[in-house]
Parts: sequence; structure tokens; C-alpha cells
Amino acid sequence: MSVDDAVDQVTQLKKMAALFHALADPTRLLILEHLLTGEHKVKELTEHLGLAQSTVSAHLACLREIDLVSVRTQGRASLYSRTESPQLSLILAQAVELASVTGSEHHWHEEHPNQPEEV
Amino acid sequence: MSVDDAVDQVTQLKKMAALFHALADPTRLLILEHLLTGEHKVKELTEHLGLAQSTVSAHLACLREIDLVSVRTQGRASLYSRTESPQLSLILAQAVELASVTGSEHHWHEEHPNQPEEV
DNA sequence: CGCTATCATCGTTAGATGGCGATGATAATG
DNA sequence: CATTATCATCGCCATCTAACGATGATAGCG
Repeated sequence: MSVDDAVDQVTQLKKMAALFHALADPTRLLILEHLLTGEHKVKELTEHLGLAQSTVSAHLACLREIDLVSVRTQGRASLYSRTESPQLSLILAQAVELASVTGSEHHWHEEHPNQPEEV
Repeated sequence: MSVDDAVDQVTQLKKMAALFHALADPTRLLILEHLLTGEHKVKELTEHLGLAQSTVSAHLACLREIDLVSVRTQGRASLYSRTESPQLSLILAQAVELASVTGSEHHWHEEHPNQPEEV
């Protein structure tokens, strides 16, 4: 393995870490789950989460940086929606399974057309 | 949805967040990758990572709490190995793909018998 | 029984982070 | 233009965390 390859690997590991970091927060996971019902305005998310608007905006900015959500401006509102990504859906589905090993599993209503929820 | 279900969902979200948090660090990802070559003593990991022994031990404790690695004591050494988990392997494989979208992809030598690295 | 090697844990420190209110920017409305 | 609604950004604070050195615990060795 050359040195350049090692540098690239570090870069890749950092990217992966950043991705996982974006997912390492219950609030952001809840946002991603809620966005399964379609795009939502920031205010709607704020009411749904019961958090301050600035807090929600910060979480959305975090998700936006990793390109997990997309924004669409309409008038004064910013409509957020999940970015299409089979990889992310798979990651979340597997994480649900791992987290459901113990305790009553709460079904993340993800669209996974292949495997019919075998727990 | 009842209130109890909501509480369970919060619990599940916290578990998922904890899992992702364990993966949200380049050093821990590097440890998991290195453990693909088999079990390793703490000192070996310390030399491989170039970090202090206490630091490595802390990372291993973090991975152990989420049950991503297993320990096997042998003499004075603690042999660490990755816990068997198809879900985790899938998560890491998908994360590699997502992180490889831009830049030269560095192939995480994961054992994924199904899909032959379609980037 | 000393001595060394290996690892876990503790205490500390510098930096990151989630939360909030306040402020600024922008667009619809009158 | 003035006002209001919506959202992003800033500053602040409490908390967390990754890194380290130092210390303690345990197992092999002479």
C-alpha cells in the first residue's frame, strides 16, 4: 500500500465518520423518519419535535452537509425532504435490526421492498 | 400510536444513535477494519494506530459496550475480534459506497459474498 | 516473592456539540 | 413602504469526548 493510498483511506474514514456522526443523534434520526411522510417545512418539524426553531435548523444544516436531505425553497418556507439513497435506507434498516435485538422492536416504516422485516 | 410506543421509539432511537456514535470516529472504524485480519492484542492495535495505549483501550471499551467487538483473555493479553454481525457488515459496506461517491474509492476489504462491489 | 509485561481505569485538558434566545435576511401581505 | 412570517446564522453555555500520562490490577517469569 502506497502512502497516497493511506492518505486516501484516512479521507474515506473521515467521510464515513462524518456520515455516522450525522446519524448519531436521536433528533436527527427522528427528522429522517418523519421525512418519510414527504417534505416538510421547518416550522412543521419544529412543532413535531418540540424543539426551538434554531435547534431544528442546525440539525437540518448538519443533515444537509452530508447530503442526507434536500431543500426546496417555496415562498418564505424551506421544504426539506430526504435525499434518495438506497444505501442510507439499507443502513437505517440494518441499524433498526441491531437496535431491536433487545426490547420491543418499533418498526421504522422504511420502504424496503426486498426483505419483509425478518426479526 | 400510544404513549408507551412513543417511549419505546425514543429508546430505539437512542440505541441507534449510540450505535452510530460508536461508528462516528475514524480511529474506531480503523480498528474495525484492522480486526478483519483476525483477533489482535491491544498492544498490536496500539502500534498499528500510533496512539497511546489508554486511548486505544478507551476506543475498544466503546466498541465493546455496543457489542461490536468481543474480548478473549489469554495470559496477560486481551485478544479483540469483531463480533459476527451481517447487519454491521452491511452498514459498513453501504457507508463505504456513500463515502466513495466522490474521490478515489478505497476498497474496504469486507467479506460481502453477495454484491461484488458495484460502485 | 520480586519483576516485568499487558491492559483497564482515573484525572485532566483542549476542542466539539446540542440546546437556547437574539439577530439578520428574505418573501409574502396590506 | 411597513409589517409579518419563516428560516438561517450568531453568541453563549453546559455537557461531552478524544487524547494523553499516571496509576492500579493481573498474569507470566526468574
